[in-house]
Amino acid sequence: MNGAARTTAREVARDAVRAMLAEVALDLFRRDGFDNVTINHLAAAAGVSRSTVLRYFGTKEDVVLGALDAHGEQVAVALRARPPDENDWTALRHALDIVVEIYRQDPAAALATTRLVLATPALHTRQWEKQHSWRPALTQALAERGASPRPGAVTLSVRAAAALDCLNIAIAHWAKSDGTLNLADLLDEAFAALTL
Amino acid sequence: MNGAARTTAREVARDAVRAMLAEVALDLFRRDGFDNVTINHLAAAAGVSRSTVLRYFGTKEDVVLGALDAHGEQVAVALRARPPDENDWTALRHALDIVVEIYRQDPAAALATTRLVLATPALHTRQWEKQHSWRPALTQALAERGASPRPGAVTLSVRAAAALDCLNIAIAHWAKSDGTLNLADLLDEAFAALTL
DNA sequence: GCTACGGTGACACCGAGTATCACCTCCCCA
DNA sequence: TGGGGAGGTGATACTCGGTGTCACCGTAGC
Repeated sequence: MNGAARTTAREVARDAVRAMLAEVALDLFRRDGFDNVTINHLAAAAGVSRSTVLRYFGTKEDVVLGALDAHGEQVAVALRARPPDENDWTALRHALDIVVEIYRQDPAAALATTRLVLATPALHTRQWEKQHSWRPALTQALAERGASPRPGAVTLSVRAAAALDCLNIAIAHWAKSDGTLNLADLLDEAFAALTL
Repeated sequence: MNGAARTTAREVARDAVRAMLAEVALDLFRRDGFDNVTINHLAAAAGVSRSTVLRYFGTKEDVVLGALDAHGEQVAVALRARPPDENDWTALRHALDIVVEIYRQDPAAALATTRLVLATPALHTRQWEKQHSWRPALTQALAERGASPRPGAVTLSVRAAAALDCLNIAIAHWAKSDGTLNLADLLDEAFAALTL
């Protein structure tokens, strides 16, 4: 069998190289600015070829934002796990605690990366693209929960989208405070903004 | 004198060329797909040089989305013009009628462009970037209105962001219905999704 | 030991976007 | 009316991100 969960030596090596590349890249990006570091620089600094960098990360942005892809599915799973009697907005708020927890585990790294993303239009944009791709999954998860007469697609999409905006705005303010404010509190404040 | 409002012959010519380029481009994009039309193709089809195309529109995306820049400021102005006793959410909804009206004036063109944008990741992304740049102005407009104890920046930012999401989702569903549904109604439905 | 396969590097290539230069046209002023 | 300046255009060269291809090399498996 040894299906998808099997970790071969090759896969271990791949992950190690990938992590090394990302680390070298983050150092360079933070020091010189994302736009001033070419893929050639990065490859030279990491001791690999340009081809290899592009093979590990499809785009330059994904060197920074590669980890983001997994979060969307995690949030959708968390959303499905919320009690059915919870209203959509409360359920979304709690589902996003997954992300808050990720930030809480390594605030320094999260802060550095967040600053880099917010300071770099290309990264900011790519981050939105990734989060935008979460929306259908969140909308679907909302559609499958709670009382029988569910709202229409427009309503559920808006709620999912607004929740993601709350997350981003809370994170942006958290970064602006140099991580001194509490991210969960900021997220609560953001969510409260739409309970009119 | 003859300040910013003066329209010289040169400016008229510039606008005419710009409009011609955009028209030729839209035809090509819709026929062959945005990604399959290079700037060289476009320039040849319009009978100008590549340099000229790039000079009129800084990027290929802006050939399609050039008109979008003006909308943001219009919405912000409309928002400031709403009665002070209106709550933020209602005021935002009415401010967006400016955009609804633009769509209502030429539904066929709006529908074609919207379809193109939704079908082209690069355009969709660039559209978000432009709309995202409206947010500070909208947040500022919100901060200047209504009762004295105004909410914090997080709250106002979230409201502005959510309103833009409502607009986009309403427009997307309107396009999906081939323009048969009423955009204003869809926008109402979207806004209602967040009155919990 | 031989072979087949995955990872790598080294190209060549394309297209977007930037910068620069020469030319040309039109307008203004002498 | 002739000259000069300014703005628009085309041509060219360049950088860089991203794709595709090919040959090489190590390792795993027979």
